Amino acid sequence: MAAMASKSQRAPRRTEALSRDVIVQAAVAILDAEGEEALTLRALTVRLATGYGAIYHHVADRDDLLGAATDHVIGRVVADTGGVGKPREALRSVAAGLFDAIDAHPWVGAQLTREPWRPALLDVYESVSANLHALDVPERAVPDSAGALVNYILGVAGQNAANARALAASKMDRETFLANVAARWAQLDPLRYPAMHKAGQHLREHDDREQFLAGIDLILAGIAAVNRG
Amino acid sequence: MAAMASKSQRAPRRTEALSRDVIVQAAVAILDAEGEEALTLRALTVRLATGYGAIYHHVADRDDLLGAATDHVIGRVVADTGGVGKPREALRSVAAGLFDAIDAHPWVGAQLTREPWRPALLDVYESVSANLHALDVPERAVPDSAGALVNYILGVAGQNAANARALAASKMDRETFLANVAARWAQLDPLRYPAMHKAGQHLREHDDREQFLAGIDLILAGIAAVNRG
DNA sequence: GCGTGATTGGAGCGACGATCCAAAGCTTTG
DNA sequence: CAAAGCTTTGGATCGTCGCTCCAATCACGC
Repeated sequence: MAAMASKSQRAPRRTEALSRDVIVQAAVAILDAEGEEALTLRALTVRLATGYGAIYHHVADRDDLLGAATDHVIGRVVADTGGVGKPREALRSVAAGLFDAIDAHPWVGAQLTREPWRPALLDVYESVSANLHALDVPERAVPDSAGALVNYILGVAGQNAANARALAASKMDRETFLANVAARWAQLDPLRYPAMHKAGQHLREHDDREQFLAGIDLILAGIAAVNRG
Repeated sequence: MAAMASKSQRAPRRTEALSRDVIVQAAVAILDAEGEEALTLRALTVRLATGYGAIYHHVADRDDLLGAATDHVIGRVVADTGGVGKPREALRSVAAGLFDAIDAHPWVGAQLTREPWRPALLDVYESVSANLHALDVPERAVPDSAGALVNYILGVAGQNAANARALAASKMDRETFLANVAARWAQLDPLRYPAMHKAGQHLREHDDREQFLAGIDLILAGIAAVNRG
């Protein structure tokens, strides 16, 4: 025991190499498991069994890491769904793919609305524009139309993220949480808030994904209508 | 000088009474002047010449304060613009009013996407629903249609907030900032990003407010088209 | 085997949101 | 007018956060 470690001994160096990718994946894991605010540098050092310095050597700062995690999740979606099938179907599948990705990783929704110039979203915008072009939308109408679609998608993304945060904060399961929201809406004054009051009664039959896609169809119909006459 | 204050003397009590409203107004002033991250408890105590305890006596926590500030700004908009004129004009003026408010107070956009169940937004949803009803949209189609409009508005709100943050962070004036963005887009590979490349060349002729209203019209046209058959 | 540069671990810093409590006013009693 | 009790206030203090900094460690070329 003569060679016993003194109390100020430093932890041994890690065996597997650290890399930006490993860090990003660990960040995604934490974000998926515990939400955005759980992604602290300290949590990362614990999970990766390393120190602050090692992480900051590969990553500029927390925002850089959040951005990289967002690109990591969104990146594949557009590539997988953007160019297949007829333009209209391609548009719907890009939108649906984004919805599903954001539904599975709600923090992505918040991050997309915070930094909408991420490369991932750039690809989305490009894919939407190309498919609108293929739909014979006049060239000068493409930017506004693509903007409307992307902004709508971003709005839904933000809503989803907010709902997921509220659900996590409430510590209820999804069912009782929705029941609570419905009850609160139903209690609103039916005279002052008729639409919300009614929505509270019909929340059971509500499917976020279907409503999202209905909105996409609505906007596509509007694009068609505006350019027809 | 015998009664000179000892060094541990407490500052005199403020003369004008503190209140939730005074605090909210101070918060709005800070947010407008320096952005969301500048609203710290410390900054508030300095501006109001008071301490932490006084503020926390009137306000639950920072989120409560941000929410109250948001309601304070958004509250009037719906009341001022919701019920006047024909339904279609009323819808456009609500949307435009929201856009202008968010444009003047970009942090509101971020806050709306973070907490979309704020009472202020509830009024928006209600006003939109009522005007859609007045436009003879079938009752069962109202929720999806209103959702599309509100989500679109929220998406634009988030974008505006993000742009304002980026503009403030860059410390350029609006003109050169836009020129920089345009230049970066124009440098994108025209083969891989044809739409963004082109957008970079035409950013000069771009008006956010007009594009926003064009999106509203697009969605309204879609609502009309879908319900026509 | 010996430097040299890339990589790593962790102590420490300043700022933050939030809590807590005693001081200071205000209002109600007798 | 005075004492008691409730409301409001100021600021010390706590724990946590993102981030900086530097010494320790390793991989590798010579």
